Amino acid sequence: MRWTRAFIPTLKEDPADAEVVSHRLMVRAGLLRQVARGIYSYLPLCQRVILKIDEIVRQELERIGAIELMLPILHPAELWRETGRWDLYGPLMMRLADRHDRQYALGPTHEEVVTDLVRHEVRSYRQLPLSLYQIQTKFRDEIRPRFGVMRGREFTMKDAYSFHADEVSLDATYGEFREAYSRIFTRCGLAFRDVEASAGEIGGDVNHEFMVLVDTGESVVFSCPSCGYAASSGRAEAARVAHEPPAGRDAKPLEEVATPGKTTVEEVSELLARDPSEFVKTLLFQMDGRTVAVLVRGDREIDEEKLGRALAVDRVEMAGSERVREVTGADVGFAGPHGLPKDVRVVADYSLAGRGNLVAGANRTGFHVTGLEIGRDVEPEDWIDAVRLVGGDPCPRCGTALDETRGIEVGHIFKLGTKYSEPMGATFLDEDGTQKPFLMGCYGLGITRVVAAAIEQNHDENGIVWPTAIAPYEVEIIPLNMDSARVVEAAERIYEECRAEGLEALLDDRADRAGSKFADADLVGIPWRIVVGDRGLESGMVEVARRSARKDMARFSPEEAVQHVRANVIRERRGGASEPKSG
RNA sequence: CGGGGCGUGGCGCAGUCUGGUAGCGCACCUGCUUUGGGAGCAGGGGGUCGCCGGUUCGAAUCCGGCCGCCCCGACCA
Repeated sequence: MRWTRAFIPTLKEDPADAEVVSHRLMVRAGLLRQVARGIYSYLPLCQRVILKIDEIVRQELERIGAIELMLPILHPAELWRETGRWDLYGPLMMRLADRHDRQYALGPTHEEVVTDLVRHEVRSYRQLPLSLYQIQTKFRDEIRPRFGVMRGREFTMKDAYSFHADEVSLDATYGEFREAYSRIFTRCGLAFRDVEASAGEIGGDVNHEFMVLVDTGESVVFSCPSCGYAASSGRAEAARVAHEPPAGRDAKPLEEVATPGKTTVEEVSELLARDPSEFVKTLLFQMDGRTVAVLVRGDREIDEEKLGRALAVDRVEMAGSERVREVTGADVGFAGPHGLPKDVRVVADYSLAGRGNLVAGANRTGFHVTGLEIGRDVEPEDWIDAVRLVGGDPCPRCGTALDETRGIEVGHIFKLGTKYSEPMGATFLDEDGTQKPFLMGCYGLGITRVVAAAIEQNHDENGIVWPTAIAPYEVEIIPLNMDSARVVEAAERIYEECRAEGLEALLDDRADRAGSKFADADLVGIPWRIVVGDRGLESGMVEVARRSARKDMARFSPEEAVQHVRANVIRERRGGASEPKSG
């Protein structure tokens, strides 16, 4: 391709509305333009990258026997009503009505649609297992789209769904997808990590996220440097310690102290000169119509996702200030665990286990209590793990201090079981002659997110450094002076030869000066570069350089240059370990 | 939705406080010179100052409303 025909609108300056590197570079290098909040046009260079990632995904999924198909984007409401998700999914789903006022959604995910297809077409266990996938645009009306393509409202996703007659088969396929994902991300040049995760809206219990570890990532990952345990923040477990009641200890009596106007742990901590870790934070939640008091150590936070899972409820909400007043008889900020109404369920987080002589709200406006003992003054119905971990917390498996890192979630795989097949009546006839609901798995991979993640991990101060396997072009030919007939002629010949050798070549045939061509070449990040100038041609030479190591420039004759690049590109095309990594 | 910020040629910004002829850099067009890391000179084109309303002799500037975009929190591939 010739640059003058390629539509690569590069920018000299950083766009004002882009914060993270990948977003900035995608806009500057002419890959991306915003149309509206969370909605983008992918320009030709970006489309080439996407197609390469698609191809890697296809190869690896075909390899494990998954079959590509295309499901509709427009989904009738009835299908979503069958699983109850028409209401559950909430405002995250883009909805619209047709001319007959029938309701539709723009598909945010496709469990209902594939399950509908399979229940109509698959009758027997003999047709199982079955893995179907598509690469398609998804729509989610995100609360806050951000970081460019990282969280868009419209984005490209590869989603796969597997159907099984039994657990053994589901487990096997789940494992195959897990391996396929590892191969895909490795080939895309990503350093990633798969971690235990929480299932969110999709459902199912066993699931893993694939995280690309970068500081700008939106997700938080905890990993154990010694035993290999790794989990995302909504899933990561705290070490569980049994609580010992105060009997053997020399416990102090429960006493009220005046703390007028001091409603936060920090304020009371300062007033009483007690460390926040000696406090009980009493948080009131509303779940399934019931009020639950959740007790957590004063210096820690509750993770609502973990809380919901620990108590097996779909939705947890903080209780409103009126409800708090009703339950505690005090203003917000003075809730304590003791003497709450009997209909309030009290649960304690393990962060409080083993703690005594605690400070808590007195359930009386303007007062707190000291000397509180769990087991004496309050008996929690359950001990649960709902705390939000922080780096340095002990590993739940081996006790080593956990590392906290940030990551971009590029893939998420789930064992769904019969969560969708059962309500939708999707059954098959098993070997023993009985109708059974399909066991299902589902496997998501954010294609456009992979593009952003790849840039986050492969760039320098001058621009993108594409891994060859997903680079928009493999080699860029730069004639330094378009007014020099022999430079142009040599560059054209090299360009033609590259193409004849099957290399994806970009010829910068713009009449610009050398400096701006180099700057754009760095920005756009094509892995190999052949520079043609009068100076070198004097002695019949051109220069070959890698984008990732510009200093290692080498001189070759034009023919040798093409062969040198070709040999390297062929080796690098498949991606993976041979790629040097930066960032 | 809560909190913070921004909206002025294609891009990046100044001008707004203190109302008075819309400006700078880059990009773009023409010509000459230049040609190995974002060239120089000369000439030129392009802006309802986000939108609607108000105040005023006069509004980019003051007031009110609306819209859009970015950042921080809950959501997720």
